[in-house]
Amino acid sequence: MSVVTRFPPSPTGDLHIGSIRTALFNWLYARRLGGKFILRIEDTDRGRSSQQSVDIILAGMEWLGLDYDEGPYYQTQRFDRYGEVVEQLLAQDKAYRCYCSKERLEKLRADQMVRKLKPRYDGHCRSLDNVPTGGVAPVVRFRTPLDGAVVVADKVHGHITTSNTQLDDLVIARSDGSPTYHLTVVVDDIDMGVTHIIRGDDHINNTPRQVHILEALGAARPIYAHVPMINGSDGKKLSKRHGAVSVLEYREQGFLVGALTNYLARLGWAHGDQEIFTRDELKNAFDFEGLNKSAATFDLDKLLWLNQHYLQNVPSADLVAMAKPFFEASKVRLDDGPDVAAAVEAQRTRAKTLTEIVEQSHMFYGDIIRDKNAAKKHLRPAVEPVLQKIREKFVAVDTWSGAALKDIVEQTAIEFNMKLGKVAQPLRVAVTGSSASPSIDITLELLGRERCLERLDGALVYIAERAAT
RNA sequence: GCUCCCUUCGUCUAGUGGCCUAGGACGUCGGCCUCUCACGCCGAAAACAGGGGUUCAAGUCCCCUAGGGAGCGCCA
Repeated sequence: MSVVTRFPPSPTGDLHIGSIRTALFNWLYARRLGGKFILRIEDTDRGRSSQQSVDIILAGMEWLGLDYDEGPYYQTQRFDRYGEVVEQLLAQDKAYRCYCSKERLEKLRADQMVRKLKPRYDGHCRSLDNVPTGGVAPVVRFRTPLDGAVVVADKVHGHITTSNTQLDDLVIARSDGSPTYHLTVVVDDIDMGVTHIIRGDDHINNTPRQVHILEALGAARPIYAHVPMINGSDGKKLSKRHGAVSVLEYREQGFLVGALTNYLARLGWAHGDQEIFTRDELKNAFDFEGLNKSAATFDLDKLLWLNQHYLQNVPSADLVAMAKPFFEASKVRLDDGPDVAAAVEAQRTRAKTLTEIVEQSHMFYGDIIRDKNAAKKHLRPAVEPVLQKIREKFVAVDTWSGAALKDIVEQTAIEFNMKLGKVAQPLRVAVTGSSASPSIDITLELLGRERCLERLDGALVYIAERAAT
């Protein structure tokens, strides 16, 4: 039997980092076994669904490289099919029309709550002989067995038993005829031949209901694997107040696909002590055995660490290609400065995201903002002759190369009988405005002679003004 | 309230009855390297929720308690 998995998001907002992780698991599983991965848009809730959300889903899948073999299917395009199934169930008496008013249902629920009972539909319309008058448009309810129990074999939780007395007759078609979630998933999974359902464990409680529908339709059961949820740092459901929750935000913030997927895969799943996985390794290693049962807390620090790791290890050309759009989106003038590739190379070990690479490279392209504390500490009158001397040498040097510049800085330190750091650091602050930058020779080289001289002059003015007050 | 699920360092996790004086990773702290910031390297602190069993032996099996989460919609 070949494997078929699926990712069924509802287009009602952002593409949540938690749902994309289950998508990843489904994709990984299908890919490892040479199966099929299906994308299905669950848009039956027309009021909340939007094309914009669909676009976000599609863009997110593409960015993450989660390609699908079928789909996207849209449930709104399958209403005829659902209607057919509802009729079939009705004809077989496995479902029935319910004419209960919303008021009656609400009262029922309220009563059950005060009696400390689990709120359930009471089966009022289960065996109606004739259509009640009053003109209430009926819904269709599924006839759930009154007794017995369902046992669901789950790949991560083992056997989960649910007594049918805990379940009630759920609505499978609304009064306007549209199908509800439980019906559509089951029908779709059957029709699309889904063999493995990997989803969040918030669906554990839904599974027995779906199994009943599945069996009423005479279909074979798929294999279930309910994966733990991802929580925010306070242990609560991951939401916006914990930071970025939408996949595309991570892209905008300069995270690499490899890092994000690597991180997500390791939340709720492990393969021994391995932390770093290439996509192929992930594909080959992913299995249900490694899945965890308990919810995981999203840890941005670890994601950042992984991202930095990837930043350091991807081939230069790839990194540059990934960084370019970020440079272009920033306001700097790329034509007035070093080649982007050189800037990226200079920054890659000291940045955690692509956006940081760009921010730290601003000094190569635009004006600098002099860090007050750094200036105060390093641009003292005492270094004025040193910077003056370096300036002269900068003017005179033939080739503006890192090696030559390094030589100048070192020689100057010797001339003034100073430690290298005492010379390099003020120089750094002078030409970059900040006390942190790539090594001084590379920084100078990328800045270029003209810019270095300009900024050196600016720093000398600063020192002069400072001495005057 | 009812039902179901979950519980190893702050966090992600290894662990499938003896190899566990509980391992790895992030983070934190200390050190080395060093022109700064990083990278890298070395080291430290840090956990089996609690209580009962079962067993020669329990983080690992069972039960209870506590805590957390989810579901209980004409949402998905």
